[in-house]
Amino acid sequence: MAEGGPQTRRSTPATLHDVAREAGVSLATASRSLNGSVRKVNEEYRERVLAAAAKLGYTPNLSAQAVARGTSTTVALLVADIADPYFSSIAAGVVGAAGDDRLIVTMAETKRDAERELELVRAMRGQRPRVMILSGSRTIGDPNAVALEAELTAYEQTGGRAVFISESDLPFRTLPLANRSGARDLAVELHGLGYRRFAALTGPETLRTTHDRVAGFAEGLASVGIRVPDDRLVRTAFTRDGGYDGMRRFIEAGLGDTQVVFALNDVMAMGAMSAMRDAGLEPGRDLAVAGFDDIPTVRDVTPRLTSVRMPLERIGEQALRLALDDEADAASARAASADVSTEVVIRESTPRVEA
Amino acid sequence: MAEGGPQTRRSTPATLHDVAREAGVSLATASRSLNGSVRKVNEEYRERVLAAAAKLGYTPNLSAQAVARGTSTTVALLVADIADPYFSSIAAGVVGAAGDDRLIVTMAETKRDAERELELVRAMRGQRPRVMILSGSRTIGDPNAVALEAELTAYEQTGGRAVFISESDLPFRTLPLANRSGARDLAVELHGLGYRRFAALTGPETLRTTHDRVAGFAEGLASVGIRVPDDRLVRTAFTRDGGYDGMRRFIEAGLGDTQVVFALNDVMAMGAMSAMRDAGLEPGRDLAVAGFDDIPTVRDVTPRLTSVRMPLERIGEQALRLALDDEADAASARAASADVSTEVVIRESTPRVEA
DNA sequence: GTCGTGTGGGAAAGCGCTATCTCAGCCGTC
DNA sequence: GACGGCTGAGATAGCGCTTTCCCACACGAC
Repeated sequence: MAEGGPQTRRSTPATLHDVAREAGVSLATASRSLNGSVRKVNEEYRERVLAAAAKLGYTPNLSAQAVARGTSTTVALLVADIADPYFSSIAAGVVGAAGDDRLIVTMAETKRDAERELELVRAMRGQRPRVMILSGSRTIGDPNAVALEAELTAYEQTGGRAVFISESDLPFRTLPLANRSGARDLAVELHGLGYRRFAALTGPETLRTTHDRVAGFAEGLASVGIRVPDDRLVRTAFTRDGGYDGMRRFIEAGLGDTQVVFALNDVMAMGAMSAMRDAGLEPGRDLAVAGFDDIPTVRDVTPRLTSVRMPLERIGEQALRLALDDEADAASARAASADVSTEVVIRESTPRVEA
Repeated sequence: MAEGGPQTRRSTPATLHDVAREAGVSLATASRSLNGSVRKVNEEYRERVLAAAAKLGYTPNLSAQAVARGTSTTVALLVADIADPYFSSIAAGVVGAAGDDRLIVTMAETKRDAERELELVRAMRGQRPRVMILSGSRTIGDPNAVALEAELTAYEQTGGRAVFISESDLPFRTLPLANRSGARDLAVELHGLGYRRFAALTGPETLRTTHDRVAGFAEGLASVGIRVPDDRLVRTAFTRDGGYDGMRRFIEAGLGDTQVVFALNDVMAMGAMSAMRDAGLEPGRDLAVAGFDDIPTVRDVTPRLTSVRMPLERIGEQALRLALDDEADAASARAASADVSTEVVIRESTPRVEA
């Protein structure tokens, strides 16, 4: 095991004080030279300071800066599940956009647990982040909502900015996602392909995203005079394994004359397709499948999965923009939202139905 | 657009000072009550402080604590690509383990650019993180390696701890991944299934991971007296699109009598399978395919992909443990490494070859 | 020559904490 | 009953920075 090379003495990082001494200037001048304050500083001094900083390998202590300035450069990001491609794509967008603004992002994982989410929000508040972005797992009728709102309100009153990705009832900025209209569009397109008998693999009914996608899908079908029978709405977990399990149960209970099943997100759809195969059914041929989100891998499964594209990285970026925008109004929210609109992508998993 | 509810006046977060005043005790007592120092504090006082803190919604300012204590509770994590399932799984592991220790993790993305990585390391040093974990894109003969080593050495000399995931030449703690032996095992197993003529889709030759996996694969084949002809080593990018493109080129150039292609990681394998299909070839039947990493989605593609399982979340956890361990020695590194050993998982994409 | 008026460096007062130090108050001891 | 030793609360000196505030100096105007 390498142990950090030759046993050079352990020291403390160079401080601004060291730099100032090295450059033969005052602390104030050093500070001004290195961070570009309003005040001008003599070019010669400035160069001396920069040289000294380079020589000493000085890096400003961000914590100290945050304390002195009273504002941090941190963005706190809360997601349900980091390893889920949906969230990791959003995270990539947030991190990318944050980098452009020289902001640092800290991440935590709620594991889809409202209790835990609340604790994490509280803990993250300690970082005094400039922005907090909450993504995933808004639920309807969440008993923790009151506490969460209180926590976030307190946070905003002390200068922070909370932003939700996707709908929330809470009075904070929200980047609305086109869950409802995307699902509606999907329903209409599927109908256009000749499908008439639908089923859906849905998440917990309290999950906001579930609700919106199911409602949108139902709306779309209603617009063409179709209704999904209740017994073809399979409730399961909002994950790959949930999709697998839901489909397995659905097959066991009897598919009836179902032509296509709408899995509420792509990872569920992928699990569902595996369940079909394990039951001897060929997705796309024996039963069509559609997903939602259009995560990258759906191009590489067989049959390629029909889905509703959400520009996930874009969503992450826009969420941060929305948070940072000092005076975001309805118009800018609408603009941001337009920038993250959805698009139905028909692929082989939902072939045109022969008449 | 919701604007933070009723226009309550914006204030600053409650400070320890406020709590102390509210509780009628000194700053010192408040601090001691809230963070459990060595010193005991009268139970009655302690309760008063806790009550005051709760009443005021106090959260300790982590930056201030870091400054005062001289040590932060931050873990800095550097990955090549957050949205890549390989890295997002590792990240999930790190974040999970960090949470157990009440550490905060900050993330940044190198985008596989050594220059950028160096800059990021420098920038992250400003956070004075307790630990820095670097994952992905170690390259051989990297001209930035010297600068990176200098930067990290300086970092460690000032009390930090740098850890690399996967091999590195640099003199820092490293969680070795079984890239070489995993690939070797895979080669042997494939041979056992009857395969004799191999090709590989590899990454940039300077990429350490590429090197190790290719070398291991070659070793495994050599052990059964087989050699991969140079013209069947297709060099491409280490991404899904790289896999697609490499396979497309390979097919165009003529597969020859190749029986199986080893894609150096799963996302490449998935891209490669799509390229095969687009060229009218059926993976597993016309040409077998194997990947590496065993990311979750390979269970859901068709045919299911043969791969080498790396416990990615585990790897993230172990990397953090290794960093935090005050006196990690060769033995503990070996233990950590053993905990993240690989396993070949044969699936349908590499059916037994009929004699 | 005197007085504004800039200009820009340096001293120093914080920022919100922690940890050292000081010092009452209390117990036990001979 | 005076004193040492302990306990634990409070005052305070930092931590590494930023940002006032002060002031010396130079310049132009009258």
